[in-house]
Amino acid sequence: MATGRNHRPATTRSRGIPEATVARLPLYLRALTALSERSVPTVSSEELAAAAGVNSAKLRKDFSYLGSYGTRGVGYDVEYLVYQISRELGLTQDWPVVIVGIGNLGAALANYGGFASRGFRVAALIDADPSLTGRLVAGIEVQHTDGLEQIIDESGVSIGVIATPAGSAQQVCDRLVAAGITSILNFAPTVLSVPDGVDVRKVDLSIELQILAFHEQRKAGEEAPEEEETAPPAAPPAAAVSKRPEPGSDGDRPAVMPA
Amino acid sequence: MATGRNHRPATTRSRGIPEATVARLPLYLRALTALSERSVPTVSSEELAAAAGVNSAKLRKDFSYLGSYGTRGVGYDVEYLVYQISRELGLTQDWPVVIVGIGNLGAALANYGGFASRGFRVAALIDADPSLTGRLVAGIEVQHTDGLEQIIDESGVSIGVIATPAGSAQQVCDRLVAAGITSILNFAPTVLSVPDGVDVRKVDLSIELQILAFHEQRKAGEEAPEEEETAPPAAPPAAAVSKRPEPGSDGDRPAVMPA
DNA sequence: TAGATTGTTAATCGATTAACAATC
DNA sequence: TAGATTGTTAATCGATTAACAATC
Repeated sequence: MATGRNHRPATTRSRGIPEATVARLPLYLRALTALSERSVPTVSSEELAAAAGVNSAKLRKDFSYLGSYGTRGVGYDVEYLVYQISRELGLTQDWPVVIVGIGNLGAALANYGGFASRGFRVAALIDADPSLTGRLVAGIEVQHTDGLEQIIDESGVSIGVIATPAGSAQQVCDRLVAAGITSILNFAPTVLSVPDGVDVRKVDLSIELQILAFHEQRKAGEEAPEEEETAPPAAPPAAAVSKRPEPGSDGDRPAVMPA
Repeated sequence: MATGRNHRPATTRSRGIPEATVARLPLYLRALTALSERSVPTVSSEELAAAAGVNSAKLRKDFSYLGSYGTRGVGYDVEYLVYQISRELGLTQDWPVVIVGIGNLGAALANYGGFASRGFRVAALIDADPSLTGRLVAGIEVQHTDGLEQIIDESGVSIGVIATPAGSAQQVCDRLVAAGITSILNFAPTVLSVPDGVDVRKVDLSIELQILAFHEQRKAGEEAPEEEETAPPAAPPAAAVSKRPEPGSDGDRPAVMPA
């Protein structure tokens, strides 16, 4: 079906919200919450877009997927929009979350205030290290991995956070999924494979830094006439040598990584 | 200068690599490093794509922006490609990093192994809390914010990590930028404003969870015929009431957030 | 040579944005 | 009514992907 509803365009209403839009809704919500706390009654797309750091046309387009929640000539009612976005994101209900891997990072996550603030609640902490079992982190008792399935079952969580080392992440993931978890936030630097129907989002510090390094390098090389590498690389491997189609390109194309 | 090189298609070489491609290079690099550790000599786009969790056509297209580093009928030389991607990302050099805000998260980041592993080095830890000054975290002495400018100057860092509370993030950011930092990784849940030429990437746990919640909610409502909210919302604000153009749509459009 | 696999083309899809009619 | 601002259109841009000629 193409449309299906006659009022609000239904296709774009109860489904079909673009991922890019979904990813921005939390940003809008945060800006709106700040306005709400300052008791600002209404806000224009221009103002809100500035606060969220996006283009105002983009914001209006994003909101158009949710419905017509603004008033022409006036703007958006802050409280009303906070509720609508919260509802769209599923934040009007409580989301119990389990954190697996209570190392430095896991503990930091458990203590993170923003966790609890918006409908998320740390329901359980799990770690494979027996010496951690029973210890309190953020006021919650750490439980041993052995009981993972039962813990998930009893606490009714559907969102799992993986903060284990990379080596155990897939195994933990498999167990979480088998136990009924359908959304995973992965902090371990691994690609997780999951069955259809399970959502995985990843947060990867190392990747973010590498992306920054890429741009940083570009900045540094922008003015400098030449951006030659300092350490001269070793000899290229056979396969690499064999494909040098164009002449005069040897100077700046080192071959193999020093280490 | 715009291009400046004459061999490899210069436009796509020293600039013009799409952001989406740049963001995937670290992923490829990680998969390649794993292969390298297993002493695998060559890999096909199909195999590597599977390991990185992407489409093989996409991978080949990505690599085509870097140059012709493969061999038709054979595949890619693992070591050679590791080096080329490392070089492209700027990882053949060392990137000193300063972390500001040594709370739970900052400490976790300082201790994070993946940090050091790929060319990044924690050069300094900074916190505003005087009681932390001089304390060792991950073997590095925490220094007080007062000396921020001098610390940056002396350590020559160009990448800053902000792990402070949201309230101080912009101020810290401003000081980092003024001190010469041009790349920032922001863990504080705020939109940072920076001058042109400064790159900001953000990692936001709360946003990731909200995106998961959105999809989780959709899954839950998929089978159920109606996905009505449990708590009936209070009366809508005036502005909201005024815009209900279409009839028969009241049922599924509650009005105002309870809290 | 025959088989394999890259690098590239071109079609498709999704996201962004300016512009403006609708309308408060 | 006049001014302001939304919601939507349409143009543009960038990213993805299948397909295949080039070529090892």
